[in-house]
Amino acid sequence: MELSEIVKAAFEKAYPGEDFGGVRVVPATDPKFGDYQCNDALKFAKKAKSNPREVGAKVAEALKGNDVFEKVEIAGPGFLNLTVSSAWLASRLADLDAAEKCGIPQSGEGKCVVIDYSSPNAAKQMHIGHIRSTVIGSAIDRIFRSLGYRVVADNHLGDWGTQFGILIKGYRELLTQEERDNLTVANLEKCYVLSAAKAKEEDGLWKESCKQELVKLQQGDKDNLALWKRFIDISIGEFDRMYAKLGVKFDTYRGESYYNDTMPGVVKKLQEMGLAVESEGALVVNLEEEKLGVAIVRKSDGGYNYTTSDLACVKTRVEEYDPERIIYVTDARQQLHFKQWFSIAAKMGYTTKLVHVPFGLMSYQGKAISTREGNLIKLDELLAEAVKRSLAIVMSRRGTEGAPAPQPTDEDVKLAEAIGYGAVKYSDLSHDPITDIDFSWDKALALEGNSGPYLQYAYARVCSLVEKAGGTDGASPLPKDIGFAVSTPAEKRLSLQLLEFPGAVVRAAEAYKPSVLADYLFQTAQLYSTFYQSSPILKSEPEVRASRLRLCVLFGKVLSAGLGLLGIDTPRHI
RNA sequence: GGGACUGUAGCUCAACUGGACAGAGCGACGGUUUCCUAAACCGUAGGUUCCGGGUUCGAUUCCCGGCAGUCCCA
Repeated sequence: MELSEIVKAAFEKAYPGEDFGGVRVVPATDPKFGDYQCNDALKFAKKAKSNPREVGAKVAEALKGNDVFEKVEIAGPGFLNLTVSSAWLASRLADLDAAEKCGIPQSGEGKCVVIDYSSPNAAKQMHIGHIRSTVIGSAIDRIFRSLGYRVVADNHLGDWGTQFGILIKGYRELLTQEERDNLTVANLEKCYVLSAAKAKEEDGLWKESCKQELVKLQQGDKDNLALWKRFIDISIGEFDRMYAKLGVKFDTYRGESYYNDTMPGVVKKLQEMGLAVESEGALVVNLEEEKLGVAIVRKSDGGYNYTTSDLACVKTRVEEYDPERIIYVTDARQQLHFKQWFSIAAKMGYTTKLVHVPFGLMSYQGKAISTREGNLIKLDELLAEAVKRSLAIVMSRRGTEGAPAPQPTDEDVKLAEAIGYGAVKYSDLSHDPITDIDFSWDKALALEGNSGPYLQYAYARVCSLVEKAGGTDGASPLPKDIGFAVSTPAEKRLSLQLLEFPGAVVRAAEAYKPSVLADYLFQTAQLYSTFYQSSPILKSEPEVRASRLRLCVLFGKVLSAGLGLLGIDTPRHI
């Protein structure tokens, strides 16, 4: 039985007939208060027409004889401080150890969730500004999967729009034959920049010509369509190269173009429902009543915009997957846009829960990241630097003093990749998504302190310990019947913390914040390091040794599961 | 002009949704390797939680009013 249920029962026993719906038992804020605390005596004091300490005393009385608690105290204004018995703790640790998926509740079983993230624009290279949606989205994706949800990860590429007129015109007239034959995203990017510059010329000829190419594309011209398809394929190939490095996988790559045919029907429906009305040649939905302004669903030139394509997209997803919710991971600038079309979708009768997870803007040296500012650091470049820095440390640890530096092996490079990429991902995932980030190399590539490598290092030490004890592959060498016997304060703190893992995963999912999990893992690793430093393990007496080793194995299991949910690799040797 | 988000140690951030003395990392200073991986550990210094009210037994957290920064919309 959960602790909160036990304490709730005690409340009910002390005050029969009262409703104590929300009794919560939480980890103690300070070890000196015990292991857990319940603050609800303070809340229910009024209801019970009594003072909090008296309520606490009656509940404590009702808890007497319960073998879960070794000690129940009332402190301060009426806090209930609970100390659990070592037998209870040992059995809970054994439960966690035996549990599937480290005890993560399968609350999403039978439900589907669509997660829309990363979504870069085609024909452009990914840069540091793309890290956030990709890494945060991917972590939310993994977290929901771990809860048993069926997740459809969709990459809503920017693969349609005016830029393709500019690109097609530029491709035909500004690239060399060689560049056309060996088309890369870098070439496309260059082609776009050159063509867009020419489109700004005074006579407007180039611009007009770009527009015509776009119209031809939209009308299904065979040549332009083939070119467009080629641009998209090359772009996706390049994106996949980045995703492979980051360990990100999508189920579908449905860009904006996928919804072209659905949009007219959506607009028609909006008109039929009386939601969309003509205004200055455009078709708009008035949302003034909700103080959301006006949303354009068809421009005066007949073109559609994001609101329309998002509505078409939600229609398709609902019909195809019938998801319980759809999660959009995009930057915070789009908050108004999402509020607008969520509201329209609700009016159209969609009941699927639509969730916008906004993240803060990334800047560099205080300026927005853009081609114009010339501060666009490519994702590839960042990842290469991450590997370079980690490799330098890996190699410095390999070498013996005075000896010439050894050449890195393939293994060394793989390790440096795991560490470097882990550092990049963790530096983003460890903050609340909403905070703005001013990019700096040192912050993004932190290898010490509260960083990815700190956690990976803790894991490698556990593995090494287990191996020395005779285990393999991070699995315990111990027979299952050796129990947990928690004795020292450091062991106890770590043990209590490990029991919180499933709760941390649930909290991270409910808040759509991987940072909640990252924070939990860091705290856990800190407690482990303290324990590890202060308590001999392999050299202890057999019984203590076995119990401590078992705790280490459990920690390793939790840590690697948690890092896995963040998309961070856990090498066994560092 | 309207709106959203943010404001916590020198810097970067936490604080489990209202709990006890606001915690970490980095940086600074000092200590710990014949001992299970020092990418580690221990200690010291560092705070008017932007300001002012309000609600509450209790506010970094909720409400109102300011101020500052970032961003959206017009």
